[in-house]
Amino acid sequence: MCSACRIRRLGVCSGADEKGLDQLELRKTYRRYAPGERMASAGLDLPQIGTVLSGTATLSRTQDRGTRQIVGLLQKGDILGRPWRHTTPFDVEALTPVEVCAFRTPVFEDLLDQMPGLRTRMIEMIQDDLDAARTMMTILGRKTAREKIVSFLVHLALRQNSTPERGACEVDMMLSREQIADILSLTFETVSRQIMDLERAGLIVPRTRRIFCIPELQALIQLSGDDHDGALIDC
Amino acid sequence: MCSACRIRRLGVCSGADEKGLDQLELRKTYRRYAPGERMASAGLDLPQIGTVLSGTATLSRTQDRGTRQIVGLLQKGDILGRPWRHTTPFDVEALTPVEVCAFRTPVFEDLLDQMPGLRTRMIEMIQDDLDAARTMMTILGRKTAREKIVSFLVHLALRQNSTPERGACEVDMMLSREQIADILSLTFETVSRQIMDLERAGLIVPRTRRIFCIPELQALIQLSGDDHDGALIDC
DNA sequence: CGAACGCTTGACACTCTTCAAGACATGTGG
DNA sequence: CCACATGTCTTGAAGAGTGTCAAGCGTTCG
Repeated sequence: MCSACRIRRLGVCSGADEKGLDQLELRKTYRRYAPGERMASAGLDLPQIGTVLSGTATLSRTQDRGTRQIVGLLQKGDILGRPWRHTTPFDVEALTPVEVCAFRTPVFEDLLDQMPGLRTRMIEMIQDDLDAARTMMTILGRKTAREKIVSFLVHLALRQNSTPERGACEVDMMLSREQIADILSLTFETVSRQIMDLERAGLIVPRTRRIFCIPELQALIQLSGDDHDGALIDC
Repeated sequence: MCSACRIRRLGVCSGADEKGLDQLELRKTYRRYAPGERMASAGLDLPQIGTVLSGTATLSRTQDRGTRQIVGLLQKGDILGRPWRHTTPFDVEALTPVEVCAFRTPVFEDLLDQMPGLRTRMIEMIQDDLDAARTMMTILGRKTAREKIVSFLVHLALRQNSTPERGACEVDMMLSREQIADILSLTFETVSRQIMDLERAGLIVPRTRRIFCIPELQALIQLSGDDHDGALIDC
């Protein structure tokens, strides 16, 4: 039941009223993807539009030379697919098991036409993605490796700890060194070195390879290179 | 008269029907900005939404340290401002004299609510901006200075010469070395050096400081670093 | 004519990548 | 349980590509 959906207040569908939800109810299909599974390929047809219910997927493009750039992470509530555009310009790949609530593209376009609230919400979400992408542009082009790693850690910390008190907190990077490198446009060696440096400086304390304690979040923020407004890729 | 507007088929308003145009007609205001004029400031209120009629403006953010990243160019047909978001996260600055057809934000939101076609077009345009921004992410992070400059030239060449024959053509970079540097995340010295190198290699032939002949566009495309799909920032 | 601006060029420093090797953890088959 | 393979991560040394700083040239404009 849509009205009891765990992302009811998060996804596009939060723009739908009760009557609209009934419409969605009738047309939706659930899909599951296994870790590593290709959910869509750059340049190819993508005949569905969906909302991520759980799990994480990457949006990326790989160059001829083999370097990869991750341009977005799809998480709970994020949209996969594009209305009125029948191909997708990026590869989409499941990182963890992913559940998607999907509609065939023409069906979803009809729903958008009929439901003003849905369309409004859609505009808001894409706009936020756009802002996040542009913010990433400023990070990729103008920050040092150190600042990139710190910005990434701060972003995750603020996201994962809803209390923005800037004191001690814990952060789970979730991703491998290589995946972080593909997001921040670095090599995995550089990522590893920067993380080690932060450890040796006592700014982060390892719990596991990917989970860290941050004794003083404020100290990290000051190393991040600018006024941290929190909008990194993911939305 | 909207129906005779020079960007009738280009901007958001191309999503409006004849009756809708009458609505727009009643509410629109024209604004002009001089070169160098600040049209909006990051973090501040932006109580209007408009379409650029002529001229060019930059969308950028400047870091504490003084480095600037241009995240988009606003040209004829592009949208300035954001529905349902009352501040803007980037600075907007007129590069040339700019004319804008503007609406107060709440007014434009009402129009979006009433006109499905307008809303559909809005989604398409923001979506295209998002794709362009993400493509720029792959360029900023993963290309060399040479590839960045070449990609930029190729992009402009394809845009300015509607004939995509890949033979000889001419291209006007319009921007100063410094502005190009701010788009591609380089220094203006590096931009200058790369352009000189391309000249010395005979890949481009200067007509003025900012206008070049390209004897063999195909040759440039092969230096650009990947399959060139043309989507750079600007839309 | 001088000032201001945009552009070119050189020398040098430095960050990050590249290439290479090894440590650590986990899982598999004998 | 061990031997081994595999994937992830750390570390080192060397080198390439850009940034930085500095100087000078050409053009435009007052």
